[in-house]
Formats: sequence, structure tokens, C-alpha cells
Amino acid sequence: MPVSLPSSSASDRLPSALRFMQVLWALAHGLDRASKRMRGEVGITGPQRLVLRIVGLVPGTSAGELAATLHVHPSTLTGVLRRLERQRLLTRLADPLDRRRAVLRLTQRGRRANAIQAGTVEAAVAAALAATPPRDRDAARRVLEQVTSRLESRHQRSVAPDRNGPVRSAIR
Amino acid sequence: MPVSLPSSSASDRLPSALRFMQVLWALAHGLDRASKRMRGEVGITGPQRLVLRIVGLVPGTSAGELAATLHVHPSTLTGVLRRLERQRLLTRLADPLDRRRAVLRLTQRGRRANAIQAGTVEAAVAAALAATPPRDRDAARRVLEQVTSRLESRHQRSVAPDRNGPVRSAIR
DNA sequence: CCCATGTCAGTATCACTGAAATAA
DNA sequence: CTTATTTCAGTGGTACTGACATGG
Repeated sequence: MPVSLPSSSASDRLPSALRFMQVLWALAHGLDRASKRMRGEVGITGPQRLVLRIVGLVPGTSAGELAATLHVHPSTLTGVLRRLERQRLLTRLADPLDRRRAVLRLTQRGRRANAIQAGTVEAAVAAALAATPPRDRDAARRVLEQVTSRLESRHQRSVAPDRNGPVRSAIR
Repeated sequence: MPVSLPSSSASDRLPSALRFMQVLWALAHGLDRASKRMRGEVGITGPQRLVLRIVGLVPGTSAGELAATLHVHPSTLTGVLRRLERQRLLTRLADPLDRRRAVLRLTQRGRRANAIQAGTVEAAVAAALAATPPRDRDAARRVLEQVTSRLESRHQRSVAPDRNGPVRSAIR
């Protein structure tokens, strides 16, 4: 969800964290919209393309390995893989050595889809990076990793109680 | 969807755009997970909190203005507002001067929820920013804005044909 | 029997399109 | 009548939890 607060003077008085959050949400929402747009134009979403890209780089990966790579719950991947398989972009085969595992490979169509560049998030990122000095790019990467890791560590810390359903007491 | 490719040597050979995308997806996924976690702990999601924050800053905004501020389709907001109203965190009232408009205000509970800092995305961002030099922060902001605007402009450019349904020809 | 791998069922949120209701 | 504002109905995607089937 991108944000542009009403008056710039109001925005200037915001805490810098909130101002930075505007940019973060704008980016997250931009990725989401780009994903939806890609689905209309190319037929695959952003996450789906990411899976294609990785399976293309590491053919024969298992579903579990892929889930670990993406830091996603295995059951999340099931749906993504099903949609890719339905489009005949990749195949799931039982590993002959360990028939529990699903071995993933791109089909011919999958490889062609993988080669597409126009209109992808990657293309937009490449264009943006080309227009910014390398130093800024590195700084940006560092900051983003900082934010991401803080989000993660918060998650770690709060594993303990975790009933299901909202904890109403948090908001009196 | 955060990404950590199997071997770092493989990752080093990737185009820089793809390497940067790993960071972007990791961030987007981090925001998503934080949102889910917040729902469990505090009872509201990231986007919901953003709405609370803005309505808190600009009480009496209409739904349409808020949608424009967030760059979101009005119908998207309807659902978010419904959930917030159901939790009695904000109120929708018909504007007496123009009864089509829905005027938004925080309830007492909404204001209390808005005041919460612990465990929010904003807190994680604040912590990350505190740990990075201002120059890096500014650089990061610039790069993110670049990427976001490229994603947007791509969207503009591709408005023309836009049949519905995937364009199958894109993948032979 | 126990553990690992993966899918399935169910749930929630966000975001869109397109149509409808209501009011200016 | 026309336009603006918002909601509603329907669809699709991601992501989770927890249960389950299957295989090592």
C-alpha cells in the first residue's frame, strides 16, 4: 500500500520511520500491482516467476528445498506449484530414490517463459539500478537487509504464547 | 517472498538486478509476515494499521480521499474499513453536507490501538534506521522510489491493449 | 514405531473488475 | 439526466495452521 500523505508539510513533521514506511509500503504495493499486471500480460505472477527462475537455475530441486530457499511454508508452495503445473510450465516428478520428494523441472514452455524479460519486475529493477550510482545501490541493499532482519527477529522473539485469534487485551 | 539462493557462488554470478530482487522480495515477504504476526498479537494487520495511522492524522477524511492517498481502488478500502469497523476501531458516518461520502474517525479504542508501538512494522523500521547512517537511509529512499516509479511507469505504458485473461501468445 | 516430505482442507487478508445503489 | 461516491458480488493470488497420507 503506497502512501502519499495529504500535505507535504504534514509529511515533513512525521517521524522519519513513518516517512520511510511510506516508501516501503509504496514499494510493496508496487510489487503487488506489477505481479497482477504480469498475470494479465504474461500469464504468471511475480512469485510464480521467481519460482520459475530458481528452478531454472537449479533444475531438479525438491519442493522442500525450494520452500526453504524462499523461506515459505511448504504448503504455500503447493498452491504455487499447482498453478505452474496446470499451465504446463513445470513438472513435479517423484524422486525415484526417495519417492516422498517431488523433483521440479521446467518444461519447454517454462524455459521460454523464463526467458521473457519485458514487463517483468526484474526489468524494472534493472532499469532503476542502471539509473542509480553503485554506492546508492549498495547502501539501499544494506538498509533493506537491516529492516528485513529486524522484522524477522521480532518474529523470533514473539514465538512464545501464540494462541490463535487476536489477543484482545492488546487493545483495551 | 524472500530468497536465499543455494550457493553463494551461484548467487554471485547472478545479474545484479536479480540479486537486488532477492532483497526486495525478502522485504515484501517480511512485511507480509509481520502483518500476519501483528494480526495475531495486536489484532490488526499492517494495512489496517496504516489506515488507522492516517485517519488518526487526518480525522474526518472520506473513504475516497483515503483510497487516493493510498493509491488503492476504493473497493479495496471497503473491506479494510469493514474489518476495522467490526473491531470498533473506527466509525463510518455519512457526511451531513454530502451524504454520499463516508466520513472516517477513530474511536477511543482506535486511538489506543494507534498509540501502540511495540511489535509494529514502524518500530522495526525505526530500529533499522537508527542503526544506519543518514546518508545510507537517503540513498535507500532514492533507490526505492526509483524502482517504485519504474514499476508504475511500466504499468502506464501497458494500458493500451489489455484484453482480459492472460495473453497466451506471450509464452509459446 | 517414528520421522520426513509433501499435499489437502480450511481460513484470512488484500486487491482487482464490473455492476449497482444512493445522492448531488 | 448525468455524474460522483461508495459499497457489493465475484474472482484470484499468497500465506498460514493443522491434519493427513505416504514413504524411508
